Amino acid sequence: MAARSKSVRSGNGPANSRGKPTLRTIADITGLAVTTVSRALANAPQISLETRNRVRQVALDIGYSPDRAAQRLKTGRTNVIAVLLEPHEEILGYGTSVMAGIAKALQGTSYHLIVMPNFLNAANIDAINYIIRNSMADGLIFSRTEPLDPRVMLLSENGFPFVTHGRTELATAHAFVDYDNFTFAYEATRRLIAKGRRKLALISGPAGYTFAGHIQHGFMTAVREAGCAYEILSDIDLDSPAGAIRDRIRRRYAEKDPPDGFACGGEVCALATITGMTDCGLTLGLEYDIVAKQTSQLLGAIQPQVDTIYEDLTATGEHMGRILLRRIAGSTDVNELQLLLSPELPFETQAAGAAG
Amino acid sequence: MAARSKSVRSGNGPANSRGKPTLRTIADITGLAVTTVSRALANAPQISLETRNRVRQVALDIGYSPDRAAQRLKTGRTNVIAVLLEPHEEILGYGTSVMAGIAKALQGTSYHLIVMPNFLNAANIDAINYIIRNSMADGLIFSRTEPLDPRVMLLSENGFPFVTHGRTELATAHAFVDYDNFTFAYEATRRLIAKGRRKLALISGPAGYTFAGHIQHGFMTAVREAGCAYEILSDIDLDSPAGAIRDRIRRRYAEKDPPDGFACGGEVCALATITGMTDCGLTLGLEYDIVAKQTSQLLGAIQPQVDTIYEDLTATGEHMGRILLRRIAGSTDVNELQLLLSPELPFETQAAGAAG
DNA sequence: TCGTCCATTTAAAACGTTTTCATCATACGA
DNA sequence: TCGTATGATGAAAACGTTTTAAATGGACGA
Repeated sequence: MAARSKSVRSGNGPANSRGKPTLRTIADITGLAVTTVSRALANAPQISLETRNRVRQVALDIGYSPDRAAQRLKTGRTNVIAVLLEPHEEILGYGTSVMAGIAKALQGTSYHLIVMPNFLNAANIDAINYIIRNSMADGLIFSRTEPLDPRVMLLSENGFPFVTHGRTELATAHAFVDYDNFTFAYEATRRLIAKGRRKLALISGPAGYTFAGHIQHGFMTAVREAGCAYEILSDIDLDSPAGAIRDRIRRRYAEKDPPDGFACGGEVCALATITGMTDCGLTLGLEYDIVAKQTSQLLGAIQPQVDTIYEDLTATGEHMGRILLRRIAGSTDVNELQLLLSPELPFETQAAGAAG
Repeated sequence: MAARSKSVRSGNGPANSRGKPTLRTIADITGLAVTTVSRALANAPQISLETRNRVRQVALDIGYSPDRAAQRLKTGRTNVIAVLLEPHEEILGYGTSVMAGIAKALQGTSYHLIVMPNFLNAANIDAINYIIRNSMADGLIFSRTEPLDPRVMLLSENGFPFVTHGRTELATAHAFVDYDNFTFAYEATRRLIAKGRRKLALISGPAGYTFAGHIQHGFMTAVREAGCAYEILSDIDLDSPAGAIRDRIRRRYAEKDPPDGFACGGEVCALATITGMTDCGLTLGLEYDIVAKQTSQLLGAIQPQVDTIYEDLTATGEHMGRILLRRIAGSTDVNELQLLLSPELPFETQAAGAAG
């Protein structure tokens, strides 16, 4: 029983086979048991305040930090949040903006952010299966939901905590943060109409995504209310290369009754549209108008003449992070797991208003 | 000694306190020892081929995958690559492009990618200390080196494997991938001169970074060779808000002898410059020219009239990933740890040439 | 027949935690 | 004086691997 007396290891050195101090090191120094040290650091009330303070001090002095692998092995918790990064997020800083927000929410917690990029293989349901099977993370974040998203179904079935950027139309409720794309599109279209435009066109997300449907719905609602001409440029979308959009605009203009107002779901396609129209000798604000969604501050500053409606992706990320932590902590209260963000005015135009 | 005979656990079920199959599960099914199973899965030559195959088959059948935490605890290896993500990377997809490349290099290995965003606190040496102390990763990737980069020094001292995007001027060699910014700037400036421009201006990176020095050096070399007028707009840089650059350009144009050729280190500042010049009633290609570095495909397509030189960030990331793996594997051969990439022509202009 | 060697396989310890269950004073009410 | 509640600490097991050292059992040469 005396096989390991209080300080069998040499002398108080930060000894450990790998060189890092462990609970044992602190235990040896203080003369306490490993158990007690563990509890003291966890701030367990059963340990006397005096002991707790002493242990903390020693831990600080020798630069102790717990071994994540051991904690993880023992508790089964990974302290990791995974975010699925997809190809479209490569453009215009979507991914980094959202991740910045998530990181902000994770700041000060014990959680780390791990990225599972999906740039290569399209079937991202595999990535999710992988994460669940290997218990790679305690929670998951991903974007661009579909109305009947198979990823959401899979995760819900497995009871795996997750938050999506975007809603679904599935029966089982789940945690999400979404931007009110209906209102965005409705408002954008209303602005075009207010500027006197009557032949409106929409460039929106790839069909199949929930948000694209919402945008289309908002556009259609406004257009029908005003009873004006409209068209949906469905052979191009937000993910189309700028060159393709530009060409499409050019071709469209060569046909009869071209649009004089464009609602654009993103900045890139707004810029591409401008370029295409410029090619045709048309001037923004004169012969036509654009209202676009703005997610970066850059292009807003560069092309202030484009009327935009802002979506704050970093804030979105931060909300998703916070909500995921709540979900992991066990909450199932839909009220604190779902969030619909309202469109805001862009930074530059904040107080200017639309002077059509 | 018979405390645990061959199959003490009930019947071949995927039993485990947490529900996941472990080595023990396979051991019970096959009647082998845990040790043997571990070795068989590691493909150890001392285990008979027959046993190896049987074990693999069972592992596959029951969907076994090793517990990373246990492996990590035992071996001390984390199987994690960390990438430091910094504020400037939020713009224009720098971060996601590089990460996509890294992920590509990690594809098929046992390594995962974890992101340590640094959007909040400026002292990113802390993040590195944190990673080392908590042994969060087996290797590290970061960008925007300084000539005497303290991060590089810290990591080198600790013998921690890392790869930088960018060189340093430190005595101790280290792994890096860099873009030949000298040649980029030299070539860009030569192009401006070839277009007949004689009053050249440079907008480059924030002072202090190695790459900014290289760009300036390339610019100066070309400018001195040609003996033409030049200036360095040093109160703005690549990270400046587009609005600030635009204003600066406007102001500069109001003064005497304004530049007629701009070498821009990035697309954003190129666009901002165009906007500023347009404000002054000047037309690109007519009254002035720009040659810029292009890192995304988007703006190249939108503004084809801007002459650009391409830097492939995804390829950079992929190289950094590969090199880091080599470094972790123990290589210290500078030849396979350092890489200098040459400027390439942009996608669109590939065969067109400069028709000034 | 015996010892030796090789090819396989195994037992047990270890990695650094957390947690269950005990231990041990000390103080307290009776 | 005792039994017991209370407050603080400790011993040991467990998480799922990897690894060191040892065991097993034939085959083989002498």
